[in-house]
Amino acid sequence: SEDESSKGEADEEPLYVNAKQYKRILIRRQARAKLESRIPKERCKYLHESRHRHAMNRARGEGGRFHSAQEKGDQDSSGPDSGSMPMAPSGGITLS
Amino acid sequence: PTIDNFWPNIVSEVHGISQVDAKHQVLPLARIKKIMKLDENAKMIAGEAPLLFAKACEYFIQELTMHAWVHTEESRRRTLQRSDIAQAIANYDQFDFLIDIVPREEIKPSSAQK
Amino acid sequence: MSNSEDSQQYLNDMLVKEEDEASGDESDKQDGGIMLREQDRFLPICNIIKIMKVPVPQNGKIAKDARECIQECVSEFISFISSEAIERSVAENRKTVNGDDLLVAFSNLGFDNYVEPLSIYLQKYRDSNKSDRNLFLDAGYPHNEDGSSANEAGKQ
DNA sequence: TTCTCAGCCAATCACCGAGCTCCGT
DNA sequence: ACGGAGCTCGGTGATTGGCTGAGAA
Repeated sequence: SEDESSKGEADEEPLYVNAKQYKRILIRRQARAKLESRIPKERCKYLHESRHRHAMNRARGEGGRFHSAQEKGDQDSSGPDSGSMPMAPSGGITLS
Repeated sequence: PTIDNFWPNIVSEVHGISQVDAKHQVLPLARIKKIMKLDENAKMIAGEAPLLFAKACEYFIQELTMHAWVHTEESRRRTLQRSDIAQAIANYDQFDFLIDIVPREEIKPSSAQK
Repeated sequence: MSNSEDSQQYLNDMLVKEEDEASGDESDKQDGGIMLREQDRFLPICNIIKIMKVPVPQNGKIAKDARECIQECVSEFISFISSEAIERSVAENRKTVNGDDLLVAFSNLGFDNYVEPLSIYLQKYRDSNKSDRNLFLDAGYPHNEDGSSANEAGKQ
């Protein structure tokens, strides 16, 4: 049986490709062409408007990281001086 | 963790699986099926087909990424980038079917082309 | 409280049919049918990244371009193999693409490495389904069938 | 050297999977 | 009888951006 590499398309694909894949590559090329009109030309910044807004409204730490939403209302009864530290290990150091 | 040991390791991993847990798949089966259904010739798809693809895609992603990372290290970088994947595709004929997805000219300039 | 600046209106997946991209300034309307979104063409990027990190060293980084590139490659991978498998199922006058069609497709397209592990995986999947069914049926209802009656799954 | 950009967090909600029913083989 | 397409439904993990040093240039 022939074990030669298939040449690329006679006048479009001058590179040699895997002989076992050559035919399928051409078929897939046609199939993708049919779908091309339904595919947006560029990637959008985000997938879901709702998730985008969720991320924007989330509580964020100093370093820009997301942070446990310990407060989401607007009224703060506690004095502004109260440092927001949920759990302060007094002198103890975390295990390991 | 080398390229030579990749498939032998995969084979011994599948032997270790006692029962196929369709639930906790890394890749969503419904999404795989949806991609398969984009083919106009696709009519009905057996439930086992997306499951097989879920496994196959894991292997494929790992192998392609592994080949690409070789070129990341060759360039003495610590960040895998698109050009590394283009190189990997160009150097292994099993990846030839991606030639339109990541064309040859995406290989970073001033790099040798084989 | 409610804002009045809602340029895009989102309906639930039940009603949404038309293009609904909300990329800010994206306004491309291509005819020929319904627009495909990234959720329809690709696997979730988070899952892709998780798998990519496996063969990459712990301190290694992955560029955004590379993630999206792999994401597109995986979808082409599925479509490429599927196309071959579907053609085989059609050639055998079957309407359903099954696991064996895929295994043959992997082999024919030069993905010989995939065949052995996937065959084992497929066999284990079919075995576990059969054993579940048989345990349930054999529990208290003797249902006779032509031919075989008692066979245990032996392996290793 | 300059300066781009990927990792880091976790809460919402779109989507996945597990049930159904219905129909073709 | 078997098994897959198409619903519905409820539970849940993928999605998501600001800051900053790692690291591409």
